[in-house]
Amino acid sequence: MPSIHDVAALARVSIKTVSRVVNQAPNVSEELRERVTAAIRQLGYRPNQSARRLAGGRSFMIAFLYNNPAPSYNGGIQSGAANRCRDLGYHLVVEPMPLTGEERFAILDRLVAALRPDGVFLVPPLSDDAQLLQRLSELKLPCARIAGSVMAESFNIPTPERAAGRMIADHLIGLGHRRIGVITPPASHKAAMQRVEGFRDGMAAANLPLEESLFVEGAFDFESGIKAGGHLLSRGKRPTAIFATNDDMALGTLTVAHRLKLRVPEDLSVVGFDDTPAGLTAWPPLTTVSQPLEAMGSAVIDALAGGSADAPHFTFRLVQRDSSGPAPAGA
Amino acid sequence: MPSIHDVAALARVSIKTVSRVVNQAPNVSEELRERVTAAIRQLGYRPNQSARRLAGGRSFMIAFLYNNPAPSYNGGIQSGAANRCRDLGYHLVVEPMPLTGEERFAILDRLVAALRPDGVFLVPPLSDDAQLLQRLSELKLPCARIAGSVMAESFNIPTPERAAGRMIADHLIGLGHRRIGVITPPASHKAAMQRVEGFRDGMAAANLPLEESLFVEGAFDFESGIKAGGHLLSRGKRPTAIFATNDDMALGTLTVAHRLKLRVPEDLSVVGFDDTPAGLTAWPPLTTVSQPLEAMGSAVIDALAGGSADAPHFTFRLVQRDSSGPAPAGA
DNA sequence: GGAGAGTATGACAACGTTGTCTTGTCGCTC
DNA sequence: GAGCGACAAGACAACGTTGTCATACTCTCC
Repeated sequence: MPSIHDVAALARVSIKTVSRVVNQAPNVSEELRERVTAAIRQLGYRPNQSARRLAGGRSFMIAFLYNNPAPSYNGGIQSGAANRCRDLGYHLVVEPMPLTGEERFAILDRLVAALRPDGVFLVPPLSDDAQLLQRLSELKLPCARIAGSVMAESFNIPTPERAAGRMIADHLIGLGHRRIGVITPPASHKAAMQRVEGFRDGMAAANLPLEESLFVEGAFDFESGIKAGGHLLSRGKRPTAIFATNDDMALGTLTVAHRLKLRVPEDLSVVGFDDTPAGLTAWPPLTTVSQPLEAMGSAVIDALAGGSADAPHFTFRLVQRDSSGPAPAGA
Repeated sequence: MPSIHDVAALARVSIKTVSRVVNQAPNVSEELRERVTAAIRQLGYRPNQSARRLAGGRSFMIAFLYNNPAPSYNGGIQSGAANRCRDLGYHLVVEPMPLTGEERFAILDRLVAALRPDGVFLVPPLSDDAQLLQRLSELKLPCARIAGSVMAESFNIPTPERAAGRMIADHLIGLGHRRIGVITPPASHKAAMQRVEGFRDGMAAANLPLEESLFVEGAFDFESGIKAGGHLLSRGKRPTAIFATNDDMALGTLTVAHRLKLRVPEDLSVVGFDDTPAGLTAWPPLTTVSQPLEAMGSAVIDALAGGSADAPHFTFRLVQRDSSGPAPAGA
């Protein structure tokens, strides 16, 4: 592995000049810059990050803190982030985190002490963990997160959850549905709760009544979708459509519908949220909301590394598939 | 952030002694060891990895090279690996990789030059990329992979793919199936191809004929499952069961069955492979094979970091759900 | 009781960068 | 043409560890 000294020797300059060229620092004559660039190319020189970190203070590492439940969601964001890191000369270190417990802090401390990452990236539901955010701010670590709702000093990339909820309401109302069940997120998931708000907006805009008994809380997993869906569908007067605030719960609802021999979408429309692979491969394919995950991951890295302060704007897209259709005539 | 000097000062020893204690090196008296340990605890000292790397030669970083397609598979392995890294004081740096193209090498070179990882971890289908393995060995990087079939110097953790294929054959034969369609992996995916071999073993053991026209190649994705499944089910005499070599293709088959109004499992049994979340939430829930992903990820890290040379043994488990059942009587 | 073989400890120089400071060398102004 | 400011380039000391070597002390054995 060639070092900066080799480059300096080959280009007949000091190591400091090489450093300047590498870091695109000012005050280097055109001539030397070219000589150095040529030497770098010839030797295939790459700066050693460890040395850089040690001397400089920047580590060119960004920590990605996540919690397991939704691999496709995390995976999409992670890929976007990792690719952007590559462009910017950073690297992404992943760290799975429990949602609760003192252990979180120990993990975080160890990570920070060892790596001194330049930034920390939180994905939901971690992005709503007030204690963790608190600790992060104590450690004075730049931190960016997606869809966080908790107030914090850290940079937060907002997502149009509410608008998307509204979009779903409009979609279902447009199909003639009037009585729509909603499976809400667990109360702790603030960002997703906005989806419900948006849905309420849509109902209000269409002057439709909001029956509170049609709102059932779920836990964001398949099982709770079965339970909540079962609850909604066993009512005397059952809804003609159900909006589940994530795909897993929507799939649970679909399963209940199958068990009850309800036809989807003829008897019941089901809409999810997240556009997971499972929604695409379900029967019938699930109508859902798709998020630009890779772009979101990429934007967070920009915020952390590039320091572009203005929050980007994302649009969520309604993906109409076969699980939603016109409301049954009799309803 | 306390440094090794602070600890040394507090414990009234040299920095070298602190270093020895931290690295569990021999030749430290019990008394000093305790004094140092106490000082470390009191100050909350953690060694700085960048400095360690620079001086030592080890980076305490392991690179995780992956390719996107199956987020739940990668996610499971990644979590297992990251958690084990944490135990061992390592960190996992993720790097998404294209499957083909010169770009791969550029990415790899950059990663290696910048980080000098102590090891590289490849998951399938990257673990079958002969060129990449070649480059890795040129760079003299310890490299471990899961389910690789290509010969290479690198350490390979074998998986009981073949036994699992056999398990599926036995399961279906036990249910009375005689004519079983198989959707095979793309030829390049060597490890998964073993599943087909195992399946053949089972058929042979039961003295059942192998109709080659019942073997159709898929591309490991949902679409190709639809295509291959459709092909198998449009035959005059259609199979009573289909074994798809991964879940995505099995779900495609399920979709075709739904479209053709075939009842699953009454008219057709479908079995997948991988135990993805989508298989669990499908209708009917998919019979499939589950792999201990986290344990596999963890084992690879052990091989890379701990240097435990003997390959661990994993067992794949048949997860019987509702998509497979007794063969129809008339068949 | 003196040689030789451990064991415990520390001094000091790497490791490969970047930050700070110094030294030149221009070109401009009055 | 003296004085000043801007720019170009380099010398040198960090940064926080680990490796190597030197030193001092403690056994053991004949």
